[in-house]
Amino acid sequence: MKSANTARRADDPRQLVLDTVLALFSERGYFATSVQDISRESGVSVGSLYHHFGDKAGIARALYQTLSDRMSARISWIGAHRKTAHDQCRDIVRTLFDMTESEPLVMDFMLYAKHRDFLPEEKPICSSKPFELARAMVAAGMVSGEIRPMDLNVATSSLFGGPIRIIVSRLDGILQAPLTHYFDEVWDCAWRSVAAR
Amino acid sequence: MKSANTARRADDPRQLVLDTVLALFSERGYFATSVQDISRESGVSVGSLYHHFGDKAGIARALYQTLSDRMSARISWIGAHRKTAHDQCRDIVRTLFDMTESEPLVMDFMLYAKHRDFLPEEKPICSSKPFELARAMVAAGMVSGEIRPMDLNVATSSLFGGPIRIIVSRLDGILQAPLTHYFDEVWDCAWRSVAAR
DNA sequence: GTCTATACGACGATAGAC
DNA sequence: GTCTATCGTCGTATAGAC
Repeated sequence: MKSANTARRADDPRQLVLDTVLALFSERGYFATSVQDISRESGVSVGSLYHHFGDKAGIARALYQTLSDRMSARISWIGAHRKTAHDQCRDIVRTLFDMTESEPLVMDFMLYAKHRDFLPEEKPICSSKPFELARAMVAAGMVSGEIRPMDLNVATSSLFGGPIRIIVSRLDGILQAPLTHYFDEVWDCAWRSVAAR
Repeated sequence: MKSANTARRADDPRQLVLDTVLALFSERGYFATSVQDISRESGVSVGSLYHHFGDKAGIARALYQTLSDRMSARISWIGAHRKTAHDQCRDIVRTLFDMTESEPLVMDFMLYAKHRDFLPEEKPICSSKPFELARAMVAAGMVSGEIRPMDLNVATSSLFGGPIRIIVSRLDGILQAPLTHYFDEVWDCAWRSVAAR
């Protein structure tokens, strides 16, 4: 299964390029990465790049789309397999923490893609599909009485704002320990901020 | 007083440039703004720009430094004039909310400057001077018993993470009402997340 | 300190053979 | 679909007069 997947990635030039640019954009930034750089690092020629993605921004768009879909799928799965808003939101935070440790480049790109001057037309992360899914769970929790009645944006921001800041701190190299080490404390704080009692 | 200040800004080419680039960087982004653009909009010649700031990145650095110092001064003032950690942190959040409404460009630049591919060597916002000052107040609150004992990074992130997410939502145009409308609810959630009881 | 004019390089994008 | 070679543009930065 895994080898099939790996082979598929190596054969598919599109996926090969996306894997490459994720690394390049994360370490140098979008504007410091030239199309020639992408061509050289991925082994795909400039002509093919333009054939597949249209223009340079198209590469960034495709990357964002792919990662956004993956994250949405994970959150949807949690929504379907956990009953209470408490459990759903806790598992979302846990998943975000896990992703930060196993794929820091992905988290970094997702958190900051919209604010990095490229992808001008993309909606900010907080109105993106993954965040919308999470917001819906918070709304349900308010209806069920798990979460105190309040503005939905305030509740969602309060619940996930702390965890997100911790993730950013970890990505910035401020926290030395893996995020699992902080999970219980972080989630306890987050849930207290909105819990009904 | 105000006219003197205004005159001073208009006469001082440095300040004139910084006011101009704040607007340009915010609306088009750093890389989409050329040095020629800055020259034209500010009325300062290209030669003078390089004379004063060394290179293009130097302009962004100077802007960040100025705004960071202003914010640090405000937070220091709060630290000196409020006794409890609760009051200090609440007033910090209130000040951040006020700044977001009165100077949205400044808040936008401060929150995202480090992650916008320019200023590569600058430390991330969470290790910057203003954030350090806030962290120290949280630490004091933990010693005094106002805040539950826990990891300092977790406490600071939990306390300010929610408010910061709300600020970002407002800057992104998701929230229609001014932030003062949300302040009480936001602060209530934030404080509950770390309060001793 | 301020200005204009210009050098120089790099970039995104395309053309066109295979 | 893939590739190489090349074009035209625009950017930063500097030179040098005032």
